[in-house]
Amino acid sequence: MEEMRMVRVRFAPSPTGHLHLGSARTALFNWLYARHTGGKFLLRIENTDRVRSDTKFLEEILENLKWLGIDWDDEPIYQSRRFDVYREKAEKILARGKAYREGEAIIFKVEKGRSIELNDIIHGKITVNTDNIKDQVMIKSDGSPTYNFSCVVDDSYQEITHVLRGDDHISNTPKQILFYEALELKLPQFGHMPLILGPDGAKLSKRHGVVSVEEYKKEGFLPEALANYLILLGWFPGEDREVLSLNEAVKLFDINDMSDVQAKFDIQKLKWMNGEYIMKKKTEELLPLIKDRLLVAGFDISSVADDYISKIVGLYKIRMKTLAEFVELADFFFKDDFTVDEEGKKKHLDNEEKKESMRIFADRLEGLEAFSQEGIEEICRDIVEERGIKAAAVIHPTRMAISGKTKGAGLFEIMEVLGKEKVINRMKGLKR
RNA sequence: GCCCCUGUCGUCUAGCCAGGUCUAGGACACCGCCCUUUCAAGGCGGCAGCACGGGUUCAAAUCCCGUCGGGGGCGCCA
Repeated sequence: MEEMRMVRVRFAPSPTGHLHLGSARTALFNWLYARHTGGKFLLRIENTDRVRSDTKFLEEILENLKWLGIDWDDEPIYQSRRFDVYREKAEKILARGKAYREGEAIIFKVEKGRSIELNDIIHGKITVNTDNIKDQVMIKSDGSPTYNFSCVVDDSYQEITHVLRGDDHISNTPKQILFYEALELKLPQFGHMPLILGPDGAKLSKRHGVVSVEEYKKEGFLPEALANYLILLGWFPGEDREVLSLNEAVKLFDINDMSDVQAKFDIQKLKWMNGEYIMKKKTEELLPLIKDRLLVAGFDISSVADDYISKIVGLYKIRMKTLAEFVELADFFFKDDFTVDEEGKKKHLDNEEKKESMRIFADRLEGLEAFSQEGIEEICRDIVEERGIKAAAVIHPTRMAISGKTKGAGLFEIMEVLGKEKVINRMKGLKR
């Protein structure tokens, strides 16, 4: 009895806040299902709450979806424009004697003692007794529809075949089934995916800190990495695969492979994943993103050559986990008053012999015509040999002096990119 | 309180439906070694888990029951 009707799924954000990671994941799975099956992925804007809804949020949500790589079919529908439809449907139920008025509201009468069964795609059979369901408001006193009612009217209107949403809607589903029956509508299939939990095991929410896509974007996460990580929470592509593009995921996606167990959000793994994407990205692709970062961080790069920035990106792309980290790691390339690691300074610079070695190093560098990595290293190695000291005794103090840090890219490559003048000035303690 | 969902390493998961091939596999994190001018990256190795108790069976992570634990929902919010 395989039905041949085309898959139609939807994502129904409420523009009352930022796009939450959990919602983004829900959108991702719906999209994946639609694209895998060749069906349609539709949008519905649930803006019935006139007070809290804001077009600013709507724009951001749509922008975030696109950013993540999600596209949608047809024009989104807006619930705020369909109030007359909800009222009409509610009146119909009222006329059949299955609802009553109280105040200005229209309330659905729930028949007691019934058992409602739903065959969830992800959880299997779920049974609820209507004794546990109160009468349900369909139209509120202010004339707006309730979530459960408008949801049913619109899922039916949009001919949704599969309602894939978060676990937290499981208890809504029997109520909605009652509305489907009252309106004599065809039921879609339901699939409730487990929620994302915070590190403490509670539903991921604002109290866990950063939970909106917008904030992750601002922290310098790549959309590919965020999307990749999110779809791994609750779905397994098979063959121990973890890093995969959305295109590959579309090919491999099978809703039957979805887990019915809640997953905790692990920022560590997300960072690792982000690092993977950053280091595999071409430097040219990273360049504009990094320039944005520098601008946001307050650097004036109007007179800085792209070529210079590109070289630095090349040195640091395997070292940063987020784009934001670039600024911390490479600040000294863009300003002379860079931050200095005090412990490192004490360890590597508060020593006369080391300073002396560094002074000699700086003097000899003055005579170096082509300021290349190789030439610099040769001079360094010569000094080390002449003075019978360890290379580290010159390298660490120099790194501290020119970058203020104890870690980072290879010293000689840093020096070449920074350039002769700055390197020598910093080594001699000038312009600090 | 009532209702519903759920329980494999610290975390994400494979295995469970069709019980033996599981001395339970992979990934993140962590630890160690190698490489090395530091930090990363890379290579190699290590630590660590079937919530518990009963069944069923020759055999259970896999099937059944119970206990305990975790989560969600019970709005004229969405």
